[in-house]
Amino acid sequence: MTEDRRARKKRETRQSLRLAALRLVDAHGLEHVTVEMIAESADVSPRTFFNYFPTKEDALVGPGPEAAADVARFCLDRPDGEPAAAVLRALVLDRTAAFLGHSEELDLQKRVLATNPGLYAGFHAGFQEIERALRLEMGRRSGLDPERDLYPRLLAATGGAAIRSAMELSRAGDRRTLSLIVEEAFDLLEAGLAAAPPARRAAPSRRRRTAAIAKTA
Amino acid sequence: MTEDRRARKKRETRQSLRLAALRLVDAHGLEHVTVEMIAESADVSPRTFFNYFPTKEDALVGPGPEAAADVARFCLDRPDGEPAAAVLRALVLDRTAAFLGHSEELDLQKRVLATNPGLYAGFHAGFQEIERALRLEMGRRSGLDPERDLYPRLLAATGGAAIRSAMELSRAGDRRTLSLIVEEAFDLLEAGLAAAPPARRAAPSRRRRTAAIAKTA
DNA sequence: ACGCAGGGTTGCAGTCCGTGCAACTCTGCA
DNA sequence: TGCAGAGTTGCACGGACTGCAACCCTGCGT
Repeated sequence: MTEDRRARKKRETRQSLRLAALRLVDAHGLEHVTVEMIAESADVSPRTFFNYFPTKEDALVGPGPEAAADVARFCLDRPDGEPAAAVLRALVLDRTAAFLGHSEELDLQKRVLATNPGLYAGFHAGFQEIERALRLEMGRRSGLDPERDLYPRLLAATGGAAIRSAMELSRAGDRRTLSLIVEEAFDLLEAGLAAAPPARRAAPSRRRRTAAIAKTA
Repeated sequence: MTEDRRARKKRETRQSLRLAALRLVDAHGLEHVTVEMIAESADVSPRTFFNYFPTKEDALVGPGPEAAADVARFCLDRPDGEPAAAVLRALVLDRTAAFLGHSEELDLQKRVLATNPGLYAGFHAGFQEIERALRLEMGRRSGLDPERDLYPRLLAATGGAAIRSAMELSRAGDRRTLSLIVEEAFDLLEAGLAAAPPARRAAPSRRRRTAAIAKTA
């Protein structure tokens, strides 16, 4: 009984509210959708909405309650000796792939985000909660203190930066798949920040390089 | 006449509001300060407050209107051949040092941030606007397209991640100066993400290392 | 000196968000 | 069958934020 009736109902209501919010905003635009409408459409009282989400935006782009736990679980499942940076790469790729999937919720969320860039702030803010779980794991893997050492923190934050950059680039018109872009990002990060990829017009270097596929004339 | 009477008054009012907001929040706590009080204390109407800041939080932690321009200027002043990553490092250090300075505004802001961690979200959100300016410069320096290439984006985002990590670590109790922590962050980033510093108990490696100063037993 | 134009400020009225509280209902259990 | 605790709801309230229209004031041309 991992989930009794109560818990199930709660989860359903939450999901119901989230979907209602996404559908309405997708249809009418963020500013024309009120919490009242969302609650109405999910068939609960407006007051109840706030028992589930602290703000309207959270219903749209907040991390699910499982997010942090998912991350932790993923890390735990990785081979024991694997270094922190490798786990991070795998994790980010995994999350990215998940985001690339299809479902009504995901598709709506992508459209809503695209239509309403202002929501990206809240979306990324949600990462922070996840970064905390991540930081702990990065500490464990690297034998450092997740609280007092810089490296685990920096790894976690950099993971977020990589995702963000990849998503923005994708939004800016890069037609490659998100996963590919993320791979490039990690190639760059692992090569070291100072190692710039060759400039646009330069001949491709002799190393295999996921990067720098010209898509301009 | 880079600044006529009108412009000066406007700047003054803005600053006045910001200071009033910081002082009041520092004294009474974020939740007990209303826009009305802030306006009152700055001697303008509440309505006017919103002509200057879109939200209460913006008055406290929003980036000044000069921020992006400052960043651009700093980059322009750097020697011409200097690679993007080096400029980034210098820039971040410079901003950090600026943040470390003293003035009523800065001190209040630091205290207010410390007392009220919820504001960090908005504070970091302000970076995004700055990252845009930064991205352009990073593109120029690396001969890449700031819009279509990943590297400039990643650099800019990573700069933000470095600052954030450093600030969090400092907040978590690291007694070193912020600038020092930032240096360590860039050392790590330039060495490449995969190059983990030695674990806690290992003997210090033979390289000079800004990092890993144990402060636990 | 006068008046005009445009930018800045204000008050007003209104909408919606978000919260504390107390009453109610429902579920699971003894 | 009754009880305890979790979840839901209504109510009332304070405060954020916005659009609008009127006002004021500064700089400028005549």
